[in-house]
Order: sequence, then C-alpha cells, then structure tokens
Amino acid sequence: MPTIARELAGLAALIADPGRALILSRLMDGRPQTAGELALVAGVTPQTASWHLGRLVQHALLKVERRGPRRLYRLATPLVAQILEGMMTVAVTGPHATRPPARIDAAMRRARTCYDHLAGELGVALADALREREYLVLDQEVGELTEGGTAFLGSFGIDLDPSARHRRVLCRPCLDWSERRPHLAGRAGAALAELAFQRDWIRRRPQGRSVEITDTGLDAFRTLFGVCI
Amino acid sequence: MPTIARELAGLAALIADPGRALILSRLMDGRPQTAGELALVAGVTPQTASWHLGRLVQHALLKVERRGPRRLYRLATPLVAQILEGMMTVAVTGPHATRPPARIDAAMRRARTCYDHLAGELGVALADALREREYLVLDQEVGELTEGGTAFLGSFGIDLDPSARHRRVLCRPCLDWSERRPHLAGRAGAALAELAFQRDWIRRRPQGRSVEITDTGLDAFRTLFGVCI
DNA sequence: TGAACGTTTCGATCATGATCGAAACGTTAC
DNA sequence: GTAACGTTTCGATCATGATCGAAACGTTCA
Repeated sequence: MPTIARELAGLAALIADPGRALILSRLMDGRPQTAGELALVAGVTPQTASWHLGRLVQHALLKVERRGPRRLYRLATPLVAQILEGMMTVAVTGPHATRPPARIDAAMRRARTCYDHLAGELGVALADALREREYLVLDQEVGELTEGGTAFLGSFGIDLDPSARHRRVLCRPCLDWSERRPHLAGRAGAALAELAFQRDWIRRRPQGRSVEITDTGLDAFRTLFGVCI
Repeated sequence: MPTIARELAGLAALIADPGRALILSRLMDGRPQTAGELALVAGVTPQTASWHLGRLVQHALLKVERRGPRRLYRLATPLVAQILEGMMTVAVTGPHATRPPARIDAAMRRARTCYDHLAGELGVALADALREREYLVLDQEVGELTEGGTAFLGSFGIDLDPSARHRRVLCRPCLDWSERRPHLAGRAGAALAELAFQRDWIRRRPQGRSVEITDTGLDAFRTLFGVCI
C-alpha cells in the first residue's frame, strides 16, 4: 500500500549492489563511459555489467547513447548525482562510532570531481579561502557569492550571468563526504573547476574520479587563492 | 579499493529491504515509534523487526532511546531525513517513462509531514501562495524569506530569529517527490507546520505520515493564504 | 558480403540475507 | 520476590537475484 516505500526500496536495491555502486561512483565525474570500461571498473564480466547497466537505464538512473559500435553510459540527471553524493555523505558520517573513520582512498580524499565541480581537501580548502576573503557565504544548506566574489571570479575570465533564467543555481553548497564540510557547487563551482582544468592546475587521472594537482596548480592555489595544500 | 562505493552500497542495501524502507518512511515524520509499532508498519514479526532495527541503529540511521520497558526509535539526524526524501524524489521521478506515474497513496499525495514541515499538494500550494505574494523566493535549490514574508509569519506569532547562529537554516526548498516541485523547509517550514497543528488546521492520522486537513484548515488556508485545495 | 569487435540475451548455478519459531532477556508493577 | 509485558537473541529454513559460459545480435570496416 505505501507504494512510496516500495519505490524507495527499489531505488536503494539498485544502488545496493557493489558492482552497480562502483559503476555509479565512477560515473559521478560526469564523463560518459563505455560498457566495457564500466565492466572493468565493476570487476565483472561484460555480460554481467551489461545486465547491471540495463537495470540502471531502465530505472532512469543512467542514460545511454550509441556511439558507433559501442555504447556510452552517463548519469541520467544532475539530480541523480546530487543524491548519490548525499548518500555518500550519510554512508561515511553514519557509522563513525562503529568502525574506524572509514579509510577512503587517499587520492579521492585529496582532490576529486563531484559531478562538475571540485571536492575533497582541495574543494573544501578553496571554499574556505573564498569565504575567508568574503567572496562567498556558504553554510551547510545555502550559499551566496558576494559582489567581491563575482568580481574575483571575473578577473579569471569567469562570467557568471546572475539572472535567474538558468535552470541551475549560481551557487550552492555541497556537503563533502570525505571532509564532512561543504564545498562550492552550482554554476560557480563548475566554472571554477573548468578554469582549473583549462589552466592545467589539475588533471584527471586515467581512471577514477580523483584528480592530480600539478605543480603549477599548487603554486596557483597558493598565490591566487591563499590555499596551501 | 574504492571503499566509498562499498560504503554507498552498504547504505543502499540497508534501505533496500522493503521492511526497513517501510520503517524509515514511517519515521520520516519525525515522531519516535516503538519497536512493536514499527513491526506492524513493516508487516513482520517483532523479532524480525528487531533485527532490522538493530541494523539501522548500528549503521547510525536510527537512534534508540529506552522509555520504560519499551524502546523508542527515531531517525538519527535531519540529514538522514533529507537524504531519504531526496531518494524518494529520484525514485518517483525516475522510471516515469517505464511505469505509469507510480500511483502514490492519495492521502500522502494530498498532505503529509516531511520530517518537520509540510509536503504534498498542501505543502507545495502553500509555498506557491507565499511566492505569489512575494513573501518568499524559492527555486529548486535555494530559498529566501522576504521582509514581507517575515512580517507575515510574524503576524501569526511566528518569530524567526534571522541570525545565523542556528545550526538549521531559516529557509530552504525541499523537492516534493509527489508534486515534483519544491515546498518550504528549514526553520520557517517547521514553524509553519507547527502553527497549522496548533491551530487545528491539520491533524496527524493515527498511522502513516499523511495528515488530514480539517474544515477549519480548509477555511484558514483559503482566507489567510489564498490557497484553495 | 563477410569478418571483427563490442555488446546483449539466455540458461543454469550459487550465495547472501530475510524470515519466523522458540526461548531468553530486561524492565515494570504488584 | 514473582508475574507480565515488550523486546531481543539464537537457530534453521527458504527465496531472491548476482554471476558466468555460451551464443546471438548489431554495427563498422574491408
């Protein structure tokens, strides 16, 4: 009767399989992946991965696009990414009394993409620095870019149209599951991440969501943002 | 190796069982429940429910408190409630192409509590009405109460300290899974719900999260908020 | 048209964990 | 202390769904 609970359980069951969780986690960086690659990530055979991917698409967690003889899978919507990120936060903050602080891959913890913006130590440190300079107001639930912050980002060539026309919000906090504190998301966060990639401050690692901070990046984050990491 | 995916899968597995999902959904209204009542809700024997409850507590989704010979269970944190609500949204909006619009209990759809504020048709209609009168700015991701809105709520005796001292945010949107549009959450949303209960505009039903709108309530919502439902 | 490749479908096997009966536990009331 | 009640623990049973081998499918390229 309470069908919403059934729906909830169904969605959770979809994420509950380790292989599918691995696939979803991998797709959290926003880039589409082929079925074969995702099979490797999940550590299962292609046919098993195909079965998982089919279920994820059927339940609208994933979108699939045919590119030649292969198929590219990606998260269906930003909402899906947001919820998965939230679940990770609960999953990590939850049993802290039970288990030791859930050792996470060091690389992921240090710096990673969270759909389209930056997370991990780097993401949180950048948000803190922007807050320190009063470029940004950010707590667990709401965020706002100040005039100074808009100008600061503008000095890097980031032009954020502040009008409310956009479907996506300009600036919002995203609770970082590894740091347990908010980092910067929304269009501002995405623009900042894009800037960092373009200027080669950070590089995507061949696999996984973690990113590598280059020497140039270390220097830039220190001198331009006052972030020492 | 990617332990975060394991954590994610573990959390999801916890929610994936229909019985546990029923229990969690029931506890989403914020009121603690005894183990026996939750066994009834889940449709299992007390010993099975006890097993489920133990797992949920162990993984920090639930808190338990001994009240005499019985034990009261409640959601561990507001964050847990928020994530569950988000998951419901994804669960319902997800497979809309596959299945028919996932028929939800009519009562739940009409009016219910969402942890400590109002949701369903009623919740969304109230948010719309407040927006219409420019008491409130609310989109999918951010929300703000205007001066007029603060005054309006004040006229009902709701005094919301706007200082940033509080752990909880004053005003935020919460995506309504049944209406697929945001309703009002945060302290403002909680205060509004409390007002409605105190003035007998709405009453909790003996079981479930849905609430009944009284005749007084229908009248009050129409004359005071301009909401016809 | 035929061959190569990535991907999916089918079928059978196997493991994880949900379930309940029986009994023990802990608290309260008398 | 003893009885009554709500709750938990233990043990055995059972069902769901994850897995892979084999084979078919569909697309691209020669």
